Formats: sequence, structure tokens, C-alpha cells
Amino acid sequence: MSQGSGKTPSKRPLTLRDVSEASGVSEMTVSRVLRNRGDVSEATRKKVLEAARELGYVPNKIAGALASSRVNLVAVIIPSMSNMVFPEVMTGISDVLEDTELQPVVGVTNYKPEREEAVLYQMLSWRPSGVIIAGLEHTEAAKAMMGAAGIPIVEIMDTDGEPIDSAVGISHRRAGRKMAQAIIDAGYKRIGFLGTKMPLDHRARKRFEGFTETLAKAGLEVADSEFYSGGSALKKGREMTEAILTRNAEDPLDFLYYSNDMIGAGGLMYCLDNGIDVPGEVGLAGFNGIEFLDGLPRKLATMDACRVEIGRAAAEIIAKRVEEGDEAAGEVITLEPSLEFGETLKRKKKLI
Amino acid sequence: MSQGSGKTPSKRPLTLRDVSEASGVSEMTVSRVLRNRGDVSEATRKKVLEAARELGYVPNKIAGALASSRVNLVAVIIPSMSNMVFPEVMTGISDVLEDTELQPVVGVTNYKPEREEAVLYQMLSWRPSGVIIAGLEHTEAAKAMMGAAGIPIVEIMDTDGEPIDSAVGISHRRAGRKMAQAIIDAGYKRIGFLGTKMPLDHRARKRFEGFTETLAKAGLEVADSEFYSGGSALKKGREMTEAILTRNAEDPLDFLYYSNDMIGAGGLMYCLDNGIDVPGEVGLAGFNGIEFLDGLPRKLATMDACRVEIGRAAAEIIAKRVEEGDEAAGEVITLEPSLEFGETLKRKKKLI
DNA sequence: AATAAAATTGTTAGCGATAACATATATCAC
DNA sequence: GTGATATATGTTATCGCTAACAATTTTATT
Repeated sequence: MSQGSGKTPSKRPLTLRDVSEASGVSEMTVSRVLRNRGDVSEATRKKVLEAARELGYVPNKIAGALASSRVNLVAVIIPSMSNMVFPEVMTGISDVLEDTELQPVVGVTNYKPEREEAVLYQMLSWRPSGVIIAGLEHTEAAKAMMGAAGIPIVEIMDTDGEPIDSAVGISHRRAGRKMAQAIIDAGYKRIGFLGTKMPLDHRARKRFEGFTETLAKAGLEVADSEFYSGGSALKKGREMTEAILTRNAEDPLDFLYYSNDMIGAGGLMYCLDNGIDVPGEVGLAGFNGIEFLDGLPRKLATMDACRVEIGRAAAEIIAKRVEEGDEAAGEVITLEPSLEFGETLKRKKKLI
Repeated sequence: MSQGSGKTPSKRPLTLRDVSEASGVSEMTVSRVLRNRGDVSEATRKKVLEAARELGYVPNKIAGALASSRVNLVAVIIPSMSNMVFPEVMTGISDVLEDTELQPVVGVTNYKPEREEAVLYQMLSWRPSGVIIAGLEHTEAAKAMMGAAGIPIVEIMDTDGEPIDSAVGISHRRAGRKMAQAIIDAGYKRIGFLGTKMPLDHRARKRFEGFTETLAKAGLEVADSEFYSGGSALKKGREMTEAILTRNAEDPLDFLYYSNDMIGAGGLMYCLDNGIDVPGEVGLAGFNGIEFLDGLPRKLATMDACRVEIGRAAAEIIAKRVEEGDEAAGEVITLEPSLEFGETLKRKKKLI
């Protein structure tokens, strides 16, 4: 009743031996058939496959991995699953790994370094073939583990720093600078910044640093800022926008730079709801380039973070090194995020 | 240089034996220390821990799992990561499993049954302690595998059907009926439906079935419908809304039921942008209760799908059965989704 | 037909840990 | 101090599979 389709109502879990006995060949041959390795005659292959199917046998990779010391798992360690950016990175990773024997296994750290360390330890204890991990900032212990693991490590999202091994990402400092330059060029002067509380979001922090740095060169600075954590980002975006605009009513802000598109979208909606002229009275820009923006009443200016591409590239590095060995260790790929002006950031006024 | 903090610049991967030698006790004792099992004197415990840390030893769970035939993994198989609903389910699962030894491992099927079967096979080959899988519809082979796996299986999201073992979810038929009733009560008559192409989205299909069924009882039917697949859901929502409203301009629709909140939000924005009175001229409702809605200009009516709660309950079932054995097999938990009227669905006009 | 080369199958010895049992050392009652 | 109970540690035998090599059968070559 409880057993699938097989005839054996046994309790003991099935092993290669069962299939071997059922098909009258050695365990080794069964193993070969099931893995498509080595030469096996068509006749026995069919016999074995039939028996395995009949019994409902599922190979035990635990044993297989131990015996062969090959584990087709790639550890993917990311801070969060719920913010729309990592799912896209995952898409890129999955796309590439689907064509290989490798399989991604995801761990989530919630932006906590100590959690990252624990997750990494857990993951490494399964002896994966490679690690893809977000960010360049890790605890010392985590760095040590990755350094000693003897497998390809790819740090993603960010290339502003020293990778342990390989890295794929964008320069968030540069992204911040680039956006600042576009804002300056468009003639905005009184600029507000809205973002997450950043102690642990290093990439947001770096963007902010690049941003202020370029403003400074133009003799400008961030006039005011607003931070949040948790909650509905869209709503927070609204609320923060209202707060920051109200607070600066006397000497009004003319641009708001958001650390992500979701709060930016909230801000945009607030402005539209309140009859604020965007981008004339106030310009807006976010960060990430999420697909979502396409549906907004007005297209928010943003900078694409190349998420899918980062995932793809990272997975390709792992796949290649698993396949061909570690000659290419230490590769760093810096992608160039593209600025999308959308309809909330004026174009450069004029040259000269 | 490449080795973390250890002194051994070796190439060979570390094993218990290395720690054993470094600390001068048997492998078994090291194993006991590292797992906090059995009595070990404080002195040796410290010695061993020190040696392990020094070497940068990470236990090999592959070997451990094989020897103990205990694998602290829970396979979680879901159709998609990118639609905001499963990340929340994952949150619920993680919350619960964090307090146990169990660890979730996610597989994504992209709504393809054959992909689901393959993912399941992969997962089962790691001999997880349990499976949490979305939906009640699976290939015959998949059902057979789960039936024969001898581990707790929890099918989530949906309870309209026959579970293999346990199930946690809501009745989507009932959710559809409930929404239909609210719409009828509010006095809407010309109702449009907008959703994904549904051949494989069984839950959307069931909601639709329940919906039409209840309409039928009130002598109503879905006046027109519109389907999409892929792309920015928000944008699609806009486009479809425009299309369906335009198409029915002569005999205008007065309600639009969307199969998810994201396209509903798009529709809402379209209506607001075009000066359509919501909910007077046209009422709107979505499905899911995503947090996101809080930030919209007007709160969309929706029905909460209890996502986090489903995740929690499913994880609890697994955890309990891993802990206490399989007496409680076959448990089915049906949660009751709550209708949220928001500001896009008129309340019941009056009784009688 | 005889021998070499290729294709197919089998045998043996681990992979690195843990369960179960065995042994040694410490603690205790009397 | 002696035997007994508890605490700490060590030994041995797997766990289910695969690498590496051995043995056998088939096919090709001359």
C-alpha cells in the first residue's frame, strides 16, 4: 500500500545490491549503468534500468560522493531571498548549472556575518565542488575556511576589494559615482539620500561612498538623508520620501537618490500622488534595474546591477574549474552597470 | 599563503585522523567532541577543539551521514523563486528549522512536472530527512518515489486533493468561492478575470473553478478574461487591464479579479492613471496578500494565502516527525485565508 | 586459427565518519 | 583497601558506493 510500484514490500531501504540481484549482474555494473560510465552492453543496460525502475531504486549519493570524493553541489550563499535581487542571481546560476552535473544549494545569511560563517561551515561540511558567495566582506574565520577549502570560490555582486579567489560583480563605488555624475550633469543641486541602515549592507555603503565622493568633487554634498530597516519597502519609500521632503520644505531638495528600486518606486508614487513634478521639481533614481519598474506609471531612473549576468558568470567560472582544473583561479570579472535614465532623471543639460 | 590559519600547508584534505593525531586522542573521541555526544572530559574537549580550530578542520558530513544514516536535510521543492510567494514560504520554513538540526535545501521546478520529478529524484538521492513540496499534483513516478521514500512528505499550499502523506495549505477552490461571494455581495455583475495561463498552475486553476462555481450559483458568469505568461507582472497587469476594459467598452465590466496581486497592482495603477473610479466604477481584487500592497496608492483587495504560516506548519510537521517518529503521519492542516477588502472592493451593500 | 586489441564484467579495497561494544580510569560506598 | 558503579576513551565493523585493477568475453587482424 505504501510502497510505490515495486513488488517488494520490504522495510529496508534499497541499495545497489538489490538492483544487482534483481538484474543478475554485479553491483559495479549496476553502478556503471546508473551513472552512464564505462562501457556496458546495451542488453545489460536495459536489464539493469528495468530492474532499477521496477524496484523504484534511487541511488544514494551520500555513499557515492564518499566513495568518489566528488560532490556535484555548488554552495550559493546569499544574504536574502526576499528582495528580488538574489532570485535573479539564482536564475543566472541555475541557467548555467542546468547544463552541467552541478546543482546549486542555497544558504541564506540575513546579512549577518556570524550567520554567514555558520552557513558556510554547514555548506563546506558537505564538501561542495565550489562556493558562490555574495560580497567580499566576511569574518576572518569564514575567509580562512574558504581559503583552505581547496575548491573554487567566487565572490559575487561586488568587486571593490580583495577577493579570496575569483570574483564577479560590479564596482558599487563606481556605480555611485556614475549616478552622482549624471545627477550633477542634469543640474540638480540639493540632493537627498534614502536607503537602508547600512552597517552590514556593504554594497549600499560603497555606492553611497562613491556617490558622496563625486558630489564632493563638484562642490556638492548630500543635503539630507533618511534610513529604514524592515517592512514593506514600497511603503517605506513613500514614508521616507514624505518625511525628507517635508523636513526640507524651506530649502527644498531637488533630487532623491534611493539605495534600491523598491523604495524608489515608493517615493515615485508618493511624488505622483502629491502632484510633485518629476523629474522637474524633484528628480529620482534608484538602484538595481528590477523588472518591476516597467509597470510603474513613470519609469524610474536606475542602474542595472547585472544580476542575472553575475549569476551566469559566477556559475560558469565554477563549472569551468570543476571541468578543467584550477588553472584559471583568481579570475575577476567586473561588469559595467548601465545607467537607465528612465523618466525621473533629466538628461544632461548641454555640453560645455 | 593559501592555507587559512593552520600550520599545515598540506594538500590532502583534512580528516578526523588529522585532528586525532594533532590532539593525541582517538578519532572516536574527536568525533564525540565535535558532535557534543557522549561524555568527554573538559580537558580533552578543549584539547580537541583547539586542535580542530588550529587545523581549520571542517567535518565531512558525507561520511558522517553514511555512517549514521542520518541526514539533517529537508528537501524543499517549489515551482519558482521569483514570484514573492515562495520566498515567504521559505521564511516560515527557515524560522522553524533554525531551532532544529535540520536544514532546508531548495529545488526549483519552474512549474514543469518533469522538472519536478527530476529535482525530486536528485533530492531523494541525498536521503533527506523529509520533503516539503508544493502542490498536490505530481507525476506518477514522483508520487511513487515519495511514497516509497520512507520519510515524512508534506505537500504545501493546497489542500484540494489527496495528499501522499501530510499536507498544509488552503483550499484554493474555497478561496475562489469566497472571493466570488464577496464580489456578488458587493453588487458587482459584469466580472472579468485576469490571470496566468493556467494549464500547470493548478492552484490558480482551482481558484478560478471555485470562483466561477459560486458566480454560477448567483446566476453570474465571468464576462471576459485575459491571460498572460512571463514578463513583468506589473506591466502585464496594466496591459491586460487596458485590453479587457477596452474590449468591453460597450457593456463595461464592473469588476476585475486577478489571479495574483502583482498583476492586480498593475491593473490598479492603470485604473488610477486613467481616472477610473475604483471601486465605484470598477472593483478590483487580487490574491496572495503580499506585503508590497501596503505601498500602493490604494490598497488592493486580496486574500491572504497564509504563506509564512504554511511554511512554519510544514516545517513543524517534519521536525516533529523526525524527532518523535511517524505516528502523526498523514496529518492535514487546512488554513483559512482571510479576505482583505482593502480599498478596491466595496463592502456588502446591506443585508436583505 | 592464433594472437592481439577492444569491449564487457567482476573483485577488492577503501572513502571518512559513526554505532556498538570493549576497555581503562576515576569515583564511591563500606 | 576492595569491589562496584560511573565516566572516559579506544576498537572494530560497517554505511553504500566507486576507483583501480583483474578477469573474462568478444571482435578484429593477419
